[in-house]
Amino acid sequence: MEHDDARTRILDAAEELFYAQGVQSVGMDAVRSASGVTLRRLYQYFPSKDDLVEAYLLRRDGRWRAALATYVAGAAVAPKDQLLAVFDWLARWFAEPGFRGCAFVNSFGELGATSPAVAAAARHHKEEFAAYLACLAEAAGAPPATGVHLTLLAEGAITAAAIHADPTPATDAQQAARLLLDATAALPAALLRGE
Amino acid sequence: MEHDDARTRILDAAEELFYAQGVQSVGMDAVRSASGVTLRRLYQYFPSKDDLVEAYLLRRDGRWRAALATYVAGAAVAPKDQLLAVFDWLARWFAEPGFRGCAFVNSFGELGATSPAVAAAARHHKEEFAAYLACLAEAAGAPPATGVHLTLLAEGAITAAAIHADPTPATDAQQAARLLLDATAALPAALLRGE
DNA sequence: GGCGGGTGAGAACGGTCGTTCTCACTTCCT
DNA sequence: AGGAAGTGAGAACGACCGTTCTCACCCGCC
Repeated sequence: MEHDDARTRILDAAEELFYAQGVQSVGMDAVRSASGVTLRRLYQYFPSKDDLVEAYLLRRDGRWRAALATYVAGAAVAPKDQLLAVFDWLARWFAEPGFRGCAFVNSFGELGATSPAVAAAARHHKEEFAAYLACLAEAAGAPPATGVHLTLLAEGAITAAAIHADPTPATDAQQAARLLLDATAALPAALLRGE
Repeated sequence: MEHDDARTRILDAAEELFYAQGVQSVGMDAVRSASGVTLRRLYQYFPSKDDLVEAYLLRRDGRWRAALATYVAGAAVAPKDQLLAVFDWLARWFAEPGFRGCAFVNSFGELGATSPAVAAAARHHKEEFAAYLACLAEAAGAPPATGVHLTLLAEGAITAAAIHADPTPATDAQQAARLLLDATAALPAALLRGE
């Protein structure tokens, strides 16, 4: 399968470059030389840069969410602990060398106004992430709003960690998540619906 | 003072274009024609595009934080209510036409890896915002961690509202903030330090 | 053995962008 | 009145980027 091999090498190079430097700062020629593929082949697999960007985002979305789910599933069995494990995973991610925030938020800021495909990819990624947390929250017996709250905390932690180049927002968010989980567990559900 | 007038017109045009379309998507010529100024004058006030971008971010930072502080100061007197009013202000901001998320997060994603000035501006903006919330939290008698938690909620709400083009994250975040404020008010402070 | 179709390497093209230059014109000082 | 200095409008320049084209080369098939 050298067909898929070249495609993978292209996407690997594109992902590394696009994520590290931003999409618009990376030319197709940089992707070509980083992937060791000829320019003709590059355009054979991805007829335009937009196609490459979209494929980059799509693949990263799947990989990112799979890595999170795998970690969480292996870290805890109680749903509440799984919710907290999400923030452990974030902490590890933030500490990785080259961490530069959420690729989808970055791409959205760069191209969201111009490219509907990028905007849709970002929206889809965030929707899936929110749905995952909502699912964990439901399994934990927490009210649906709690899933939303934890999603916002995680989102904020990602942005804060990126801009400050510091992984501590993950533990801050986890602390807040713990408080929210305890608070909503102790509170009557009606209080969350009304106001 | 037509000196400052031209400068203001340039910055107004730059802010509108940069925020709406992203920095790299907007050429100096677009700023020129939108501001009605000649290209020579443009480069007279801002010797390079980097200078213009930096001035855009600096001015927006001041204006944004001043608008927030003004609203909050006028909306409530009790510090706890002021903390909650922050999210009311966010809701209004999110609902404005043309809202496209945080200019600093967007610029950071686009240029943070390339331009130290942009990265520093984003960091400064977020630090000041966090300091403001920390100040309100302290005035409300909440533990310092609560300021951090609310900052993360606000940050997450901004990103979520931008990507989903929907202002409801502001009320979601406000609901979570209310829970956190109530929870930490009822809890012994030692529990927040320990774990 | 020759030949057509695909491949590699890179030059070439059209467009854009940041920045500077030209040049005619005005204005203001002496 | 005359010239120096600055201005407006836009052309020009050099670099880059996305995309396509050229051309020599190689492979499998009649």
